[in-house]
Amino acid sequence: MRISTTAHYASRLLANLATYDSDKPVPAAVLSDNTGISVKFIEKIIRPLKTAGFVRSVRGASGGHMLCIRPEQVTLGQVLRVMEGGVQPPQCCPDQSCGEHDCAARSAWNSVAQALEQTLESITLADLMRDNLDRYPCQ
Amino acid sequence: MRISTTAHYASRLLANLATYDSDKPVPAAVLSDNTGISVKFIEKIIRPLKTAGFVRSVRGASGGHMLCIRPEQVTLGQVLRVMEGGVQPPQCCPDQSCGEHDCAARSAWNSVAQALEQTLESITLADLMRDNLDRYPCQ
DNA sequence: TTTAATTCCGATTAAAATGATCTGGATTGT
DNA sequence: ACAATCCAGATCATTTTAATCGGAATTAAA
Repeated sequence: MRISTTAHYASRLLANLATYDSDKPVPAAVLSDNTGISVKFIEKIIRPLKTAGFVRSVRGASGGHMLCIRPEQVTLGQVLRVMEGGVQPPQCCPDQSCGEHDCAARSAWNSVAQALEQTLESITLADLMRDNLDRYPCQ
Repeated sequence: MRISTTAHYASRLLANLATYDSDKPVPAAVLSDNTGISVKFIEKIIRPLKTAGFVRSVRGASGGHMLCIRPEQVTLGQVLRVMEGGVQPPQCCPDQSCGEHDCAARSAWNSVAQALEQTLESITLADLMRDNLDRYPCQ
């Protein structure tokens, strides 16, 4: 079972963006240099983050992206919901036949999902920024 | 982000198997009837469970599968490790460049993985068996 | 001893999710 | 006007996941 990578990308991006002034647009090219993620891919993953209101962008020459929330206020859970609609527990039965019942298997896996969400809710962007970005470029 | 479905299948299978005498082989066809999972697919997902020592099988006519551990002794975490090698946190950097550093982003995601594993460790097969199987066939 | 029931195993296929790029349009400071 | 930049949708490529297939090996029972 893998922990989401797109949410991971998004959080790295946001954390990197957070190291800049929030009123001076940072071009995607710069974020790309910092993170190693291609400009095109950054453009893609930044879309939902804009829709969610985490990022604001200005177009045209000397445009770019700005974080418009404080890092301590964004949790990994929020990022994950924005990027992939949160944590999806498995369908219990192949044919959905258990949806109506009080099925122990289903509720067990639901509680796993819930616990995971809770953990994700306890970590903010600020937690991802503790290191020096020059020395530890992977944020 | 999706919660593992193969581990879910495996746990359903084991929980169903646990409702039978552990010294009388249950054919895959019966498990298939109970769970709605095809015989062939059951054969496949039961392989690693045998290797792990959770299940024992006898071949030939009137053969089948038997659970050879007690349901309270098998956690979802164990099942998941057997089926897919546990919880994999995301690679921090695309080029692995952060593997050596003390990277906050990496350790944050590692702690998510760890918390998830801990939750999985707290749920056993027995927890998946609380309901009546006739009324709630999806286990 | 034949037959039918069954597990076993590797290969293969099918479907879905993920990761990433492409192409071109729209906007805007210089 | 021009160059820098974001924007949006389509497309491609890769990997993962889900599931099936075909046939060999085993064994109880007829």
